[in-house]
Amino acid sequence: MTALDDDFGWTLGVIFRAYVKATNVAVGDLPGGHRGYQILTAATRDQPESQSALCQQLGIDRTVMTYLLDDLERASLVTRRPAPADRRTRLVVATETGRARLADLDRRLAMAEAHVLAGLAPDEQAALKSLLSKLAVHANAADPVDNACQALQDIAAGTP
Amino acid sequence: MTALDDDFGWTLGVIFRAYVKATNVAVGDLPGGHRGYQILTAATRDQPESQSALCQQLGIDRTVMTYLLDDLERASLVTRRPAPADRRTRLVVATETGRARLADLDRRLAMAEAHVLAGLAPDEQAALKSLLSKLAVHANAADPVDNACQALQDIAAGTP
DNA sequence: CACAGATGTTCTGTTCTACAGACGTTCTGT
DNA sequence: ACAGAACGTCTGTAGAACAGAACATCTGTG
Repeated sequence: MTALDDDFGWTLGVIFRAYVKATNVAVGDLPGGHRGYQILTAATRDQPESQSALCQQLGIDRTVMTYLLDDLERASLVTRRPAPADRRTRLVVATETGRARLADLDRRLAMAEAHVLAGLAPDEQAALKSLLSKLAVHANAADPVDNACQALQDIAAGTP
Repeated sequence: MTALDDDFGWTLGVIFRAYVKATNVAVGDLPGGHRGYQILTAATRDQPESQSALCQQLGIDRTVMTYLLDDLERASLVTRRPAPADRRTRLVVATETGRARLADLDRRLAMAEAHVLAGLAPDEQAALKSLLSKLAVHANAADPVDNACQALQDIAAGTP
């Protein structure tokens, strides 16, 4: 249809915006919007060992994480506890209220996700999610390396 | 690995951030970063009939588009011309400089894209791009409807 | 143990972007 | 001719990213 239909960045942006919009509707008044949901998920099921680990996992700046957690804590959904092993770090754990809220949010988010993916057949949806997951795990693992990586300089130069 | 590895929103966010980061490195000092590239692409190959059409296509707010185009125009990459048929609207056309710059940017962006997709095999990359394109075209077409759509209310209610 | 350096979190300030609203210009339908 | 709508711009507000400083705490070395 347009010149951008096959552009990887354009397609990614369109889908990401659609997802964020649908998700922010789905979570309602949850502090932090769609990121609040991800924080709650990680706090409930991943037992993050520190706030900074959470930041790296979710791609959120540490100064932003501070006030996102402030809001979630004010809503009694998570608590910050000093880690026994290292009192500099804070363990982020979901409260009972938070876990109950997450169960409800999971249902809503599944609907939002289905809405975004509605343009694909079920087997295509599964294939897309599988490919995205594989790529994301790889990209997330590679990310810390990227900053010092020669590849980015090649990209910047445009002439490898 | 983590509870979010299979979360559609998390994978999408990780990949989108990786793409934006790689792309913003690749375009260098281009005004508007990765969005400047998309505007330049659309202006060169799509002949957008108005700024607002461009906004809808790229998912950019109209007030943001104003100063993005200001910057691109200041860099002599595009020009705004009043449309002959409707003098309210502005035709956004790429200059000769802009088209030349775009040819160079295409090479750099291809490298950035390859870098982001490096975690997948070639046939998987093709499959992913195909699925994303199909879904994005659908989502983009459905987007204007969404605002008034019953689906979003169902999502918000959480109980269809 | 003492101490220098590193790390985790928070706070401050700046910048960029999104978004809502008002305005002037131009078009459309009656 | 006129009311209403659409397009682009400008203004102001809020959210978020980002860099840097400050504080508490840990680690390694002597």
